[in-house]
Amino acid sequence: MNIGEIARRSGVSRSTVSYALSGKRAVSEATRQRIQAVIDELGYRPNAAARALKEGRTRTLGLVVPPTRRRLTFMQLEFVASVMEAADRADLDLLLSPSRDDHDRSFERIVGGRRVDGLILMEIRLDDPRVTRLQGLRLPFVTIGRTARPQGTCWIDVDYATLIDRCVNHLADLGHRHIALINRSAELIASGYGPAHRAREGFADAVARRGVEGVEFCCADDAAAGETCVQEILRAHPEVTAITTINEAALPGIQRALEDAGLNIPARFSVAGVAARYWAEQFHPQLTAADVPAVDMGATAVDFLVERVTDPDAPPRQHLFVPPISLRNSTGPAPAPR
Amino acid sequence: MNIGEIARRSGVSRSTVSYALSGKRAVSEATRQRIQAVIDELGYRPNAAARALKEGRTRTLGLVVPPTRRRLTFMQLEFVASVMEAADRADLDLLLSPSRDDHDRSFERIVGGRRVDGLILMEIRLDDPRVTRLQGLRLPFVTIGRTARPQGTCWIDVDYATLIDRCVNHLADLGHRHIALINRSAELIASGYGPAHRAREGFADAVARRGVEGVEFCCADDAAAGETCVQEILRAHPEVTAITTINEAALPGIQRALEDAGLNIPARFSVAGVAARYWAEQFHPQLTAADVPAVDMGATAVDFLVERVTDPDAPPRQHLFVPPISLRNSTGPAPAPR
DNA sequence: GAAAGTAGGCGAAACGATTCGACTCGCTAC
DNA sequence: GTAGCGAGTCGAATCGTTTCGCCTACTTTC
Repeated sequence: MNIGEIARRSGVSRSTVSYALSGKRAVSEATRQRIQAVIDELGYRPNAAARALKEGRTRTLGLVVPPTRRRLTFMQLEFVASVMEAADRADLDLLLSPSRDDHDRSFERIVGGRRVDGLILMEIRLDDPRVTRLQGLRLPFVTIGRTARPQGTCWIDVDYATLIDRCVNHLADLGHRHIALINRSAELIASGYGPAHRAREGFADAVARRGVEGVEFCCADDAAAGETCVQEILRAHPEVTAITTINEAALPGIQRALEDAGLNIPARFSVAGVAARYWAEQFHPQLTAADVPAVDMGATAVDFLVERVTDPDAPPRQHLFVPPISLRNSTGPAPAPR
Repeated sequence: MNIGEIARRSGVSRSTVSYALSGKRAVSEATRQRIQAVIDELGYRPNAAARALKEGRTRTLGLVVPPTRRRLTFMQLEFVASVMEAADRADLDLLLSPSRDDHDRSFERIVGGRRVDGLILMEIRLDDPRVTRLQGLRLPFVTIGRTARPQGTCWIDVDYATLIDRCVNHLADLGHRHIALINRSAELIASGYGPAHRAREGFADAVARRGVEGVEFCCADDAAAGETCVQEILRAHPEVTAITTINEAALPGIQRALEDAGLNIPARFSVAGVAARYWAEQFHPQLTAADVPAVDMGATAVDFLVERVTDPDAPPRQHLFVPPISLRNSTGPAPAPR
C-alpha cells in the first residue's frame, strides 16, 4: 500500500501522486480528484519512515522526562499532558524519553538515531550535561528551567524566586513575623536543581527585606515527609506562624500535621505556596498559592521548539512565567501572640 | 555522518560496516576493531528512519492515552510511567498519542504512517472503535481493559468485579449492613467504560450474596464531586456506615465530607477502595484498598506487546490482575446502631 | 506564425540503512 | 590435483518517499 500502488491504480506516475498530495507543483483538477478517490478508497497514508529519510526531518518532537523512580509531581504531569496535546495540535508526534543524563539509553537512541526534530528537556539542573551535548549536536531544544548560564539557550521557566518573595510579602502583610520555607529535598538541592535554589534565594532576600525571621527546611517529595517536616518545624521553631512552600507533594502531610497539632488553618496558622491550580484546590482549606500555569507552559514550550526547528538561526526565545497568587482560604492574619 | 562515511574512513564497503555492527555475517577481528574505532571517534549511530524503512519495523511502541481534558488518575499516571520505563528497558522508543477515537489526528498519524510496531491502548470501552480498526490493519496491540468480547485480543485488566466483591465482603465481615458504592462518573458509564460497569456488577452480586443493602452512586473524578457525593449519600441514606469505591480522584473529597460530618474513620465510618498504593497511603487514615499494581501492569503490557510484535501468529495473551486488599486504617467494625 | 511561456506530467536520482548474491582467498579432503 | 567449503569482503538492489530536470502540449504575444 505505497505511493506506487496509488500511482498505478490512478494511471499516473509516482511523482504526480506526490505533487497532488503536497501541492508543490500544479496538478490538473481532474487527475487530482482521481488520485484522491483512489487514496480514499485504499486508505493510503505516506510511510513516515520513508518521508523522514527523504526530507531529513521526522515531524516528531521528543520530551525528556525524569525517570520515575522519583515520582512526577502534579505540575510535571500537567506539563507532560499539555505538551502532548500541543504537539498533537501542531501535527507532530511526541516521543517520550525517561532520561536524566546524556548517556541514558533512551536519550542516546533518540538523539543519536536522529529520531526527533527537537527536544523538550524537563528537570534541568543548573549544570546539565544534556544541554551541552545537544548544543554540540545543533539539535534544537527547549529547556523547562534554566541552567546557571542560560543566555544562549531557549528556555521557559517559573520565577520561583519572585513567587516565594510574593508569598513572603503576602504573609508579612498579614502580620506574620516568623515564616518557614519548606523547600524540595536536600538531594535535589545538592544536585543543582534550579527551582529549589532560586526559591531559597528568593526566600532569603524577601525575609531580609521585610525584616521578618525566616527558616528553611528541606523536605522529600511526599506527604509523610511533609508531615514530619512540619512537626520538626513546630518543635524547633514554635514561634513560626506561617509556612510557604514549593513542595507540592508534601502539601497533604503539611496540612495533616498542622491539623494534628490543633493549628486551625487559617485562624492559627497560614500556608501559602506554589502549586498546580488543581492541586491547590484539592486542599482543605483551599490553598492560597501561585498557580503554576503548566498548560500554558507546555504550549509555549512546543511553540518555541517548533519555531526553532523551522528556523534554527532565529535568536533563542525565553520566557519566565510569574503567575499571580490566587488568594484562597489558607492564609489569614497572624494570630495574636500568646 | 552516515554509514558510507564510516566505510570510507575505515577503508571497507558499507555492507562490511553494517555486518560488523549487526554481527549477521563474519567480519575479521582486525577490520571490526578498525571500524569500531572510527565509529567511536565520530560518534556514529545508524539513522533510525533509514533503518526503519529498510527493515520494515520502527523499534517504536505507541501508547494511546485518553486526551487530558479529563485528568489522568494516579493509577493511569503510574501506568504511563511504567510503560515508559519498560519500553526503555526493551530498547524501544515510546510514542504518545492522545486519542479517544480511531479518527483522532494523532491516532491516524501514528497508525496510518506506520510509525509504530505495536500499540498499547488505555481506557478501553466495552465497544471500542480503535480495537476494530487495529484488528483490520493487523497491527499488534494490547489493550488495558477489555472490550465486551475480548476473546481474540491481547489484553490485561484489573478484575474490578472481584475487587469490589472483596471490599464488600470485608466490610460485611466487619458487620456493616448498609454499604454504598461510589462509582466513576455517569458519562463514563454511559460511554461503556468497562471498569465502572464491572464494579457495578461486582457490587450488585456481592451485596446480594451477603444479604446486605447496597446503594450505588456515580461521581465525577475530582475531590469536589466526591465531597458532594458523600453529602448526598449521608442525606439520602443515613443508615449507610461504609463506602467502597473505585474512584481514586474522589477520595480526598470523600474523606473531607466524612470528617465535616463528624464521622470519624474508622470508628464511625469505614472506607475501602481500589486505588494506586501511593495514593492510598496519602490518605488519613491510610486507606484499606486493593492496590492496583500499575507498575507490573505497564511491564506486562510491554511484554505482551513485544511478544506479539515478534510473533504475530502466537495466540494472544491475556492477564487479569486481582491484587489483594491491603488492610490499612480506614476500615473497622460497624458502629453500634444508635 | 515563430518565440516564449506555462500547465501538467514523467523518469530518475537521491535519502541511509540492510541484505542477497557473488567473488576471492586459503584450507581440507579425497 | 581438484573439488568443496567457510571466512571475509564487496557491489548492487531495495525499502517508500520527495524533488529536480526534462519533455510535451497548449496559450499567449508580438
